[in-house]
Amino acid sequence: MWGRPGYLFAMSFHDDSDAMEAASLSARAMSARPAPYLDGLNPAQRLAVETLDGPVLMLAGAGTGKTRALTARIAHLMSQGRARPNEILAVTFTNKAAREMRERVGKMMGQVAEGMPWLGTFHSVCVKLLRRHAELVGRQIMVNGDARDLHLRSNFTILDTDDQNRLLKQLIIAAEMDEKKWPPRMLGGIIDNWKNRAWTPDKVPAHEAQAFDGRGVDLYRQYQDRLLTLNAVDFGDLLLHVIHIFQTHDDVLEKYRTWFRYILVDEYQDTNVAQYLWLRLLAGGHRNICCVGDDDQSIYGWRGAEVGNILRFEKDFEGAEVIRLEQNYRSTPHILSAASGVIAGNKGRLGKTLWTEAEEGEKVRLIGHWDGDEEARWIGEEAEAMQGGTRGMAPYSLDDMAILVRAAHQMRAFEDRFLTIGLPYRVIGGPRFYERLEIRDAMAYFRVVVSPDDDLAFERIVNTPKRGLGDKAQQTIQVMARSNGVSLLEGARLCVQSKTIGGKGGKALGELVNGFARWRAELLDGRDHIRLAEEILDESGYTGFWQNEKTPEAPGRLENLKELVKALEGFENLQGFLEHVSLIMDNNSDAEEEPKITLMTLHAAKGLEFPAVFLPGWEDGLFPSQRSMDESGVKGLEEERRLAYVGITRAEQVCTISFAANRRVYGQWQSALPSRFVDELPEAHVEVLTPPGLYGGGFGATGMAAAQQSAMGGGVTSNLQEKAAKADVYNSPGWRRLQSNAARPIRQPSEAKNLTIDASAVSAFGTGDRVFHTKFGYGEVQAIEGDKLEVAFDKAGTKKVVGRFLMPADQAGDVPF
DNA sequence: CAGCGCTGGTTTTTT
DNA sequence: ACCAGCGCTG
Repeated sequence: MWGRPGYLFAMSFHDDSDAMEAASLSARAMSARPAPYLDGLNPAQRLAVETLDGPVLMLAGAGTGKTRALTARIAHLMSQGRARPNEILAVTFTNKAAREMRERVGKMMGQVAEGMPWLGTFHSVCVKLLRRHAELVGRQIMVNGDARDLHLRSNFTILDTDDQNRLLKQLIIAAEMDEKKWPPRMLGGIIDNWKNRAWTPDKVPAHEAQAFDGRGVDLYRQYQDRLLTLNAVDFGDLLLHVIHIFQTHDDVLEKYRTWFRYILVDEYQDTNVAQYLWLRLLAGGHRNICCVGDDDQSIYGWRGAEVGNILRFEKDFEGAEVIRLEQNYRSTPHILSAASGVIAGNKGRLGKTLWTEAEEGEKVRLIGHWDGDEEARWIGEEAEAMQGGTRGMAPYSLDDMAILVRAAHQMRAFEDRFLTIGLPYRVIGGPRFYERLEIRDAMAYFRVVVSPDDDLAFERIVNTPKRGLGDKAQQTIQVMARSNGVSLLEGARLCVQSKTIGGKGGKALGELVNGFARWRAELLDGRDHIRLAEEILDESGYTGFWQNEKTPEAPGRLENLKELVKALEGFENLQGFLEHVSLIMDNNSDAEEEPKITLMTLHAAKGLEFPAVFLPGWEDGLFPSQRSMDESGVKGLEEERRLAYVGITRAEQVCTISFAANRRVYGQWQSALPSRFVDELPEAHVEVLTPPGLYGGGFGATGMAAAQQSAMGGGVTSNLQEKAAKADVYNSPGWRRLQSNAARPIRQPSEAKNLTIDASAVSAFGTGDRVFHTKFGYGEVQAIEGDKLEVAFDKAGTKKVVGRFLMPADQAGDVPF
C-alpha cells in the first residue's frame, strides 16, 4: 500500500529521534506526495481523519466505515508526525476489535502497528499499566489483630468469574449467611456493578447500603482485602485500581497524560462510568481524544454501559467537534429506511440520517406464522430456497445468511429443525474458549506450577480428577495451611508428611504434591514449556480422566485441551501464557469447510453484517423483552428498540422479519402479539409475505392443521383457547396491517426441496446400529425413514436426525461396554 | 463419593 | 420444558 518512503519513514519511529524532528520530516515527506490512506474516504470520513486537535466525537452510524476512518486517523497521526506509534492510546472493548484494528493499521502502514503497544482493550491496557504500578495499590489490613501493610505486586493474578464466585462463597459462609438466599453470583453481580461505577467500598453511596441483606458493602470490603492478600485482581479491579492510582498520584497521571499524545476510543456508547472516568483522567491535559460510537447502537446498558456518556460528550469536552458519518456502505435504501423508521421512536438521540447510493433492492420482508415451530420450518425452507435463488432474488450461499435472535433459547427451535432437514448451521456465542471447564482446570494446574501460592487454583484441581479428597480432606488441608501460615499446596504436603490424611486419599494427595514439586523443578530448569504442559496434564491424570469419560462432550474437551497446548506455542513460557491468556484468548473459529447458516443473538451480531438476515421472534414480551421493560421501563424499551435497529442494520440486501402467534414458553403454550416494533416499520419499505396456508381463504386448511398439530403436540391447549388466542392476535394492529397488506402467495411450497443428501450416509446405517452424534452423543438407530433416522440417544432421548450428522459409534472411539 | 431426585430459575455477555 | 445445583441416600 504505502510506497517505500513511507515505510522507511514509519520505521524511523522506532529510533529515539526527537518527535519535533520527525514532524518536520514527515511534513516534507507528506507534502511530496498525497497520503494514500486518504484515498476513497468520503468528505465526512476525511474530516474525521484530519481533525486531529482537541476532542472529536465521530458519530458513526451502522455501516458507515468507522473502522476505516479510525485506522486512517491513526495512520494520519503517525505520518503527520503528530505521534509515534507508541504514543497513541487506542482502546476497544473486545480483543476481536483490537485485533482487527491492528491488522488494518498494519496493512495501511507496513509493520508500524507492531509498534503500537497501547492499542488494545480497556482491560489489556489497564493490565499493562497496573503491572507497572502495582505497588501503588494497597492498604493496611488487620490480620489477626496486627495491622499489616499490604500492596499488590506486579505478578498479580487475574481471577476469572469462577474463582471470584468461589471466593465470595467462602466469605458468605464465613458471614453466616444463607448461601441459598444470598448466592455468591448475586453478590458478584452487585460488586461488579459497583466497580463499573468506579465505587470502591468506601464510595458506595448510602442508598445502596441495604444491598445483599445490608451486608453487601461489608462483604465487598472483605472481598477486596482477600484479593489483596492473594495478590489477585478481578476484571473490574483492572480499571478501578488504575483510576485510583491516577487519582492519588499526580506524577503518574501526568506522565501518561504527556505520553499518550492522542487517544482514540472505539464503541464509546458502550463505556461505563469507570471507563469514562479513566478516559477523562487521561485526556484531561491535551484533550486530544477522539471517541467513535453510535448512540443508536448502545445495547449494553444492562451491564453498566452509559449511553449518557456519548450523549453528554459535547458538555464533557467543551468545544468538541462532532462529525457524523452518515453515508452507509452496507445496506439497501429499503433496509436503511426500515431501520431509521424504528429507531425514530427513541427520544433523546443525537440523531443521524443514514443514506446510501446503493440500488433500492428488496423491501424488508415481513411474515407472520402460526407458531414457533412453523417459523423455524419456514426459515429453514426459505434458506434452502435462497441458495438457488427464489422470489426473483439472486442466489445466496448459506455463509451469507444469518438468523439473529433476541435470546439464546430461541436458537433451539432452529437447531432442532436444521438437524432434522440437514441444513448446516453454525452457532456463534456460548461459553468462550477460556471459560470452558476443561480449559480452566488445565490452567489451574499451570497456575499452581507457576505460583505455588495460588490457593484458588489449587482448590480447584485438588480433587479434579477425583482423587478421593472430599470436603473433609480439603478442610484438613485448609486447617493445616492456616495454622502454619502457608499455602494450601504446602499445607497438603504437611498433611501427607504427617499422615494427617492417610489411606487412599492420602496416597493420591502425595502423588499430586510430588507431581507439583517435580513440575515446578522442571519449570525452574527451563524445560520446554509445551512439553511441560503436556506432562502436567498427563501425569496429573487429567487427560486420562477425559479419555475415560464417555459423554458426548468428552472428545471435544480433549480437542480443546490440545488446542490449549497449541496456543502455548505463541508464548515464551508458561508464565507469559498465564499472564495473557485470560485477557487474550477468545473463540478461535476453526477453518470452515462447508457453507453454513449462522445462528446467534442480536447482541453477538453487533459489528457484523450479512447479505441476508432473518429476524425471528418479533413478538411483544419476547422482543421487546418483557423483563427488560419491567425492570427498566422506557429506558429498557428504548434499548430493545436499539437492538431492533442493530438487527435490521446487519442486513446488506435481504432482511426478513417474522413473528409467531403462539410459542411454547417454559413448556407452556402462550399466544403473543406481534412486536410493537413491527408496527414501527414504515409501510412503504415493507413487503408482507404470505405464510404457507394462512391466507387465500382466511385461516385455511393447512393453517388449521398446523394449529391442531401444535396443540396436540403441546397436549395442553384446547381448541377454544386456540381460538381465543387467535382472536387476540387478530385484534393487534400489526396483524391487521399484515392482513390488509397481504400480497397473493408468490411462492410455491414445493420449490424449496432441493437440498442434496449424501446417499452413502443414509445407507451406512441399519436399525439397531450404535451411532455417534456430535451434539447428542451415542445412541441406537430405531428406524429409518428415507434420509432421516430415528435414533434413541443414551442421554438426549429419541430424535430424528439426518444420516449425514451421524457416524458409526466404533469410529467415534466408543468402546462397547 | 457417586448417583438420584428435588428445587428454583429461566435476556442479553466482555474482559 | 429444561437445566443446574443441592442434599440425601446407598
